[in-house]
Amino acid sequence: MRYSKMFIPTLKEAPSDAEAISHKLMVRAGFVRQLAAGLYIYLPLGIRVMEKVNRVIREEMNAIGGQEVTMPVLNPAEVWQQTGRWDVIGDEMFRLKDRSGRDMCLAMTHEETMTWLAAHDIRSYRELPQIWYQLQTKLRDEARPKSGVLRTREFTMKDSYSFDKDEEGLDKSYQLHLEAYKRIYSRCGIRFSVVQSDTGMMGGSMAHEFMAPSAAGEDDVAICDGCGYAANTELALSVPKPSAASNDPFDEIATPERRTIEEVTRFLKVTPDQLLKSILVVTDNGPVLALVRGDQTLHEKKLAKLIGPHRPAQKDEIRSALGVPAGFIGPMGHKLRKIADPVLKTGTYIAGANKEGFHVKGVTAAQHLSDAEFGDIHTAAAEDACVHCGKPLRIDRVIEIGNIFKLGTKYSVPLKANYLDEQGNEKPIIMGSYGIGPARIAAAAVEQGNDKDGIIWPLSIAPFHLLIVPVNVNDRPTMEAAEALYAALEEKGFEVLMDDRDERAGVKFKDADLVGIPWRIVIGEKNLKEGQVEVKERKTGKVDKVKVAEAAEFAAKKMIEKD
RNA sequence: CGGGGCGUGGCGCAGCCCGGUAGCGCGCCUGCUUUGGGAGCAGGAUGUCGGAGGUUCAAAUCCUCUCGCCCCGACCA
Repeated sequence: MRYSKMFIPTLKEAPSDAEAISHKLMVRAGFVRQLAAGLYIYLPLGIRVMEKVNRVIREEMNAIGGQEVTMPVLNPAEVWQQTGRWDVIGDEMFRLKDRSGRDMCLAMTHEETMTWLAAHDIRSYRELPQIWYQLQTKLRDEARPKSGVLRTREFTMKDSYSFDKDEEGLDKSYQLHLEAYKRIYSRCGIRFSVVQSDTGMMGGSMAHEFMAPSAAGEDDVAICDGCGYAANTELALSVPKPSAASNDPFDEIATPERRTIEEVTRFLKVTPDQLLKSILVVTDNGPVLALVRGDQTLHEKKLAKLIGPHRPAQKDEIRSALGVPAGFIGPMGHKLRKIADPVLKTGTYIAGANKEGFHVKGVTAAQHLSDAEFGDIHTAAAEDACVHCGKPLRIDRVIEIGNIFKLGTKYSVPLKANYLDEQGNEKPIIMGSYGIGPARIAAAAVEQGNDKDGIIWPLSIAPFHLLIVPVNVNDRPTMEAAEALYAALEEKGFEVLMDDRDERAGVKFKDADLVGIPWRIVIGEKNLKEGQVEVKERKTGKVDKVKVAEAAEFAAKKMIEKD
């Protein structure tokens, strides 16, 4: 491909509204353009990357017996009503009516339609198992599109669905996907980890997420380097460090105007782990008091699993529920439901006194939390101990690049996706669902592969394998060498871009670094007179001067070696 | 949905507080010079100042409403 024939609008400056590195670079290097919030145009270079990623995904899906199908993006309301999600899902789903007034929606995922298909066309255990997948556009009216291509309202997703006759079959399908996904991310050159995840509203019994470490991520995972335990902090278990010992007898202490953990610790000259933090939340059944240690953070999703949907209480709600202003509330002297983190079972704490301007010390679970329910509600923190091996945990910020769920019969039952078993009994098909966001793979690759000059693509998903830069396109020997190299490398099956623009060398080099093609051959007049060209690796910046005649062979060897 | 910020030429920004001729850098066009890390000089084009209404002799600037975009949080099936 000739650079001059390709639309690659690079920018010297990053758009002012970009925050994430991948967002800035993908815009600057001419891969994408934003049309509106959460809606992106993929430019020629961007498409090449996406297609590379998609090809890897298809190959690995096909390798585990996946069969590609396409599903309508426009869906009738009925299937979604049958599973109940028409009502469960809120504004996140785009809805519309067709000309005759029928309710329709734009599919945000395809459990319903895939299961519909299975319900209609799978009848016997002889037809199982099946793995069907699609690689298509999905639409979600995201509350907050962000970080460039990472969270958009319209995006491509590979989702596959497994259909098995029993749990054992599901285990197998699940495992096949787990392994296929690992291969996909490895082949795409992404650093990632596999973590246990919350099954959330998808239902089901087991779920894992595939996470690529990056500052632009939206999730946190706890990882134990000791035993390999890895989980989303939404459910990660951890053993907090023991708190500082104290044998204070129970007593009231005046803490005028000291409300926050920080104010109280400074005032009393204690550490946060000697405090008991009380957080009032409001549920449909009234207020609930959540208790964690002062150095811990309440995890709302963990709490939600115990008490259902809730939100933090407003200041006036705190006053009406407990009769004191925020900052002095505590676990004692009232009949509110209390959920306490297990770490509080031991130790002696300082807590709010439920009396304005006062705290109490000497609080122990045995004496003061007898009516509390205990449940893990703290957020796993770095340096907490692993529950399995005791080694310290590490917390990584990550981009979710894929997930796998065991769905069970959540969709097959309402949609009547049944089969007849060997005995002629009708049974619901056991399902799994498995998703990958190709754009997130691309963005994660940029997040993980860049320097001050631009993107550094992994060879496997780079828009081109190699860039040829004839420094002076008006010099005949230069161009002859460039054309010969170009032909030779294409002949070997490599994807080559040739910067044939009549631009100054500096401009071409800057663009080359920005766009991030992994290998570059520079043909300059001076070197050429000595019969040499430069082969440069984008990642390391390492330059090899080689003979013109051997350049194609040399570069080819390098690319294969390093892949 | 709650909190915050920003909309001025293609891009990045200044001007707004304190109303009075719309400006800078980059890019773009022409010419000459230059030619291995985003060239120099000279000349040139490009603006309903997001939109609507109001105040005023006069509004990019002040007021009201509205739309869009970004960030933090909530949400993320």
